[in-house]
Amino acid sequence: MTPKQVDKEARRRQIFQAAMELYSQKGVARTTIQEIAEQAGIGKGTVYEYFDRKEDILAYMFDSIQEESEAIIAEQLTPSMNAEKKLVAYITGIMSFFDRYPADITEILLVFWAEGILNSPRNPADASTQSFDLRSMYEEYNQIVAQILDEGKQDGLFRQSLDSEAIAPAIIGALDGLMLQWVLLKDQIDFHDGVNNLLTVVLDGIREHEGND
Amino acid sequence: MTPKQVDKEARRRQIFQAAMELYSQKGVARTTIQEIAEQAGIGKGTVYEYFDRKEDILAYMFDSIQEESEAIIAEQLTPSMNAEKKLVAYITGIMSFFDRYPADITEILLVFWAEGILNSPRNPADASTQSFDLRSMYEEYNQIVAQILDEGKQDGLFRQSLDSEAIAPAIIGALDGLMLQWVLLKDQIDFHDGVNNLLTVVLDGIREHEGND
Amino acid sequence: MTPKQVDKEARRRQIFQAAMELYSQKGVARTTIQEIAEQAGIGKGTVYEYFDRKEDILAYMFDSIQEESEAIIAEQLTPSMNAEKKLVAYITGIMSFFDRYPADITEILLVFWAEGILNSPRNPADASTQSFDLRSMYEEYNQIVAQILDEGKQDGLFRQSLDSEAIAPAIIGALDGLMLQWVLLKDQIDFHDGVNNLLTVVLDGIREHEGND
Amino acid sequence: MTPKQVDKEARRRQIFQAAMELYSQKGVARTTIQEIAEQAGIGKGTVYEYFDRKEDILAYMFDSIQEESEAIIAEQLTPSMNAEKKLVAYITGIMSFFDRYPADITEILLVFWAEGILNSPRNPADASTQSFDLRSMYEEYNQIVAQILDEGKQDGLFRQSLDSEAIAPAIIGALDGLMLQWVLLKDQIDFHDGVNNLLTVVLDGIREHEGND
DNA sequence: CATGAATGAGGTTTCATTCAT
DNA sequence: AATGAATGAAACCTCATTCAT
Repeated sequence: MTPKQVDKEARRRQIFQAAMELYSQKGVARTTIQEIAEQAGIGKGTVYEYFDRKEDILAYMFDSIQEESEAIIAEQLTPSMNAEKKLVAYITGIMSFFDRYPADITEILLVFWAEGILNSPRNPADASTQSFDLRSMYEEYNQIVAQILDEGKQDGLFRQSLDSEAIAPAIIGALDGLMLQWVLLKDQIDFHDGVNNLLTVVLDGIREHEGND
Repeated sequence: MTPKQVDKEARRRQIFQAAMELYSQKGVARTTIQEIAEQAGIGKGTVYEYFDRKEDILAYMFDSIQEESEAIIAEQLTPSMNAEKKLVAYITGIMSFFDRYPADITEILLVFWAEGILNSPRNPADASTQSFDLRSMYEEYNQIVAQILDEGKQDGLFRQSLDSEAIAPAIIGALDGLMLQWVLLKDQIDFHDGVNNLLTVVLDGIREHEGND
Repeated sequence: MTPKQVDKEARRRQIFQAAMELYSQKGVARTTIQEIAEQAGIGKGTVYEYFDRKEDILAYMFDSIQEESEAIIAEQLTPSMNAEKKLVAYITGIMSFFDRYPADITEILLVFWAEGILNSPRNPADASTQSFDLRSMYEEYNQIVAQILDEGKQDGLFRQSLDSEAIAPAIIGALDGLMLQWVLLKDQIDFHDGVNNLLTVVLDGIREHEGND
Repeated sequence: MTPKQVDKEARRRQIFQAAMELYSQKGVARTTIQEIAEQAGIGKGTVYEYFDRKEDILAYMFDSIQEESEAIIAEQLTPSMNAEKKLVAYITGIMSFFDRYPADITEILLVFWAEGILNSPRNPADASTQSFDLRSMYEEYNQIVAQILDEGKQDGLFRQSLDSEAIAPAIIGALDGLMLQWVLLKDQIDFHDGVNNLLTVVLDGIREHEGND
């Protein structure tokens, strides 16, 4: 009565994985559906059974990465931590995402980033029609970090003169920028080292201590 | 050298400007030669008198931005400055580039970045055939900043424990990441503010002072 | 003969009805097998259990309409009628077909016609491979009407000068053309009115009466 | 300065002619752009320089036929004619269109008709988005003929009992239906003969004469 | 029998690039 | 030098049909 039983979601992931492989090698625009199908070992038409349009594969990537990264980061944060621990945990969480994500996450992140930039609604009016949107992602990240910084200020851990709203994007941005360079210059840069050094500098820079202010 | 040559270069800039306008609005892949020609007020065939292939316009953008940014940054640096002043001057130079570059540099920088990422040779072997290459650009930037940091260490201005090679990309990366967020969240973030805050934190974090180490 | 056969035929009708619904709304070319299956509330593969190819559904429509219309028309004609009565009965039979055919016959007739035109063998050589063929249908209709006209001439009811072979297609054609307009301009035209008026004019035009010829 | 000079409208006609040739042979849906290009002796891309979408070629056909037929019919009508002459002139005009239109008009008219039917807005609401619309065409034709009939009634040429609004579509429809049969049964039917016979019958049927009403 | 997942031929459309004028 | 008409490779996407379950 019932036909071939297929795990639709598994199939989607299979196609998605194949697409990511190619996207990270040649970019989205230069990868064809035909190639994705071949990479996945299925027919061209089958791709369209699981993704209505080529663009949807990209959207799936955005959703997928965003979900997973948020989960991993959240996992590291515990409410009982003090602000400094939270900041370290947050940043460590991001690193841990890189370590744990299956294969080639770095190359994929470049695609995520590059396409995210190209596809970001330039004027907020278009934002609603956009399925993936770096803007809102960064807004969220900034908010979390700013909260941690504010918490640290209230607890007397961080300097009172700190402008949380201005520093938060700088910290998030520093991680992004570092990651970019790591991906581009893998042979010259060690990401963990870079992050740890950054963390030391930043913490020393924001920590309340005698002789400051 | 001949007047004709000057003419040719002016024409190239005209086409380039038109292309940038469109690239920053819709991305490179979604902009056609036809549209660039229209925007420049010339015929489609004429574009090909000045750029052999569509890709060359992008290469021109990379060269143009790289040259100009290097010039502006160099302009701010004087050998007689001490390391801290140099670091401030370097970062201020980058900001000053944004302020001075003609129109819409922010949008164009996103394109510069996104396309740079997409087009960066994934394996160093391809690097030679690549006309624009973020890798080498970052290598250069890192080297300059690392040198300044080393200088500061030698002069006793910066902590001896500083890992210049590891911190340099973090500082460059922080600027990039901040810029990205600024472009995406122009309405929420002030770039000058962000950079100044970052600078304060970083300098405080790397500066040699009592009670450290 | 076996109960299964009846079942099969019922299923065919079910699919056919679903197809007609859609064909009359969007045309044959723009209707997919998938949609027909959905409309019929069955699976896509099941459609192929009852019709080997998409085209066969159309063929079924032609057969079905032709059979039914012939039956209804024949029902109205009695050998004992005189020629004028027969002509009226014939035309009334066509109207009665419209009235009695299940739902939306008008829209379906447009499809019947349009596809019949498109699929009619342009050169008689192809006629044999064609499963449905407006040509032969019109030949038959013309013959019937021409016979009635001839009968009327022999009986002195219709003018002797009448060219039956030339007038018959004009009468059949007039009904077709009127029907087309009725379907397109339902809000402006009343089909029964139109047919009755046509009948009056034609009968007056062909009837033998003093002062003619 | 100026490139190759091309008569754009002539080119459009050339492509249009090629398309018509094929459309009349195999129908619109079964004719590909590739085939049209080959038939026209140009490249596939060139077709798109002159028609943005395949559908536009069909729209061009509708406009073209409608314009030309209206011009030819109008040419035959003179205000000074009496109603009967006008009716004859009108119908003769339609015949004359067939005779004068370049090549294969009959086959093309089938396409015109079939596609017109398939594409006619089923509910008047869609009418505005439709570039070709049999509805409005028939409305116009009906109006012209109804006016002639009314004129004839006023002048005492046609019966007072005539329902012009009901008879007009029947007359127009009769011509259409006759034409259809002629195209399908060219070997058995002579169109001119058919029209003339139809005209005789109709005129006899509507003409005011003793013994009527 | 019924089903819908899988398929690929085939169609439309875009667009970088060439080249005659 | 400037132009835009012409081109066809290449991409996306649709959908009739098959077939394993």
